[in-house]
Amino acid sequence: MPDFKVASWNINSVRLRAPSVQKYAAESPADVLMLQEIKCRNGEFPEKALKDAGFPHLMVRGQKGWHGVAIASKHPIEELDCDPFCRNDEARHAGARINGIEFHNFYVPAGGDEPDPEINPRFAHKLDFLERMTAYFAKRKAENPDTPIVIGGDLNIAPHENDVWSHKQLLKVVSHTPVETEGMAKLQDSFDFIDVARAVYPEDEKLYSWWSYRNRDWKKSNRGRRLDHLWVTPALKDAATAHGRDALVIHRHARDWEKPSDHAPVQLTMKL
DNA sequence: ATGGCCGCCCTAGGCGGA
Repeated sequence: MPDFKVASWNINSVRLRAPSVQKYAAESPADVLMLQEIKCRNGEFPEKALKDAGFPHLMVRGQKGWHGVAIASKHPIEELDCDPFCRNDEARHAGARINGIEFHNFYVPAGGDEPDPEINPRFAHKLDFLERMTAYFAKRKAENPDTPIVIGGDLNIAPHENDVWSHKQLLKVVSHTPVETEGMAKLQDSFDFIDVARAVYPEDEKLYSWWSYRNRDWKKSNRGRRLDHLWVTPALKDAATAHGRDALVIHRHARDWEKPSDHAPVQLTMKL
């Protein structure tokens, strides 16, 4: 029963933080690493750094300056050709089949400041993106509910009360508004996804994966949100929860590295 | 609740992040 590890990290510029990716890969090696906000074109991706870090197989979906996702793998990748989910043609999804499991890496739009789709097109785009994800996975479930799938990435929504530092104060803040958390619940229902973090940690335990750059001391103020997620379909539920609390680790110490990303990596260990 | 800081880009102030 070998372990299979998948990590997700919003790296906030992979060129700037290629050394951090290497450091992370060395100390917490994963079979599959899903990166978001690589912020570069395909040809600018630091392939050598990733290959040297133990990931010979790369799937890069980049664009100039913004967004962009990548999947780095120790095992061969079969790239999936599926719906880009994004009506604005932005690079926000990469899907691949690795070792018989599908991996879907998402960078869901942040949504801007104003949580009203009528006046804020960014927020409308976020909700639209979420609906497209939901429709896609509902269709996939109808085709075969036993498909082993891992989806995750920076979903830019903190769904539960204890996924934010203050539920009350964030109810009108984009990332934790009811229309977003309800939309996320529908996405979860679309394939009966298991939110592994909440499956292995009690619901009253605070869990964050992102802390703003704007706090002088992120650890002291600890005003975080859980925006980064790893979910599995029911076919992988037992494998994904077999290690209990150790199955899902938020590597928050990486938030303290020199020139850090504002997101910590999250890592799932499955007992296949 | 606000503002704080980042990284990007036709390199410098504006944009987007969340």
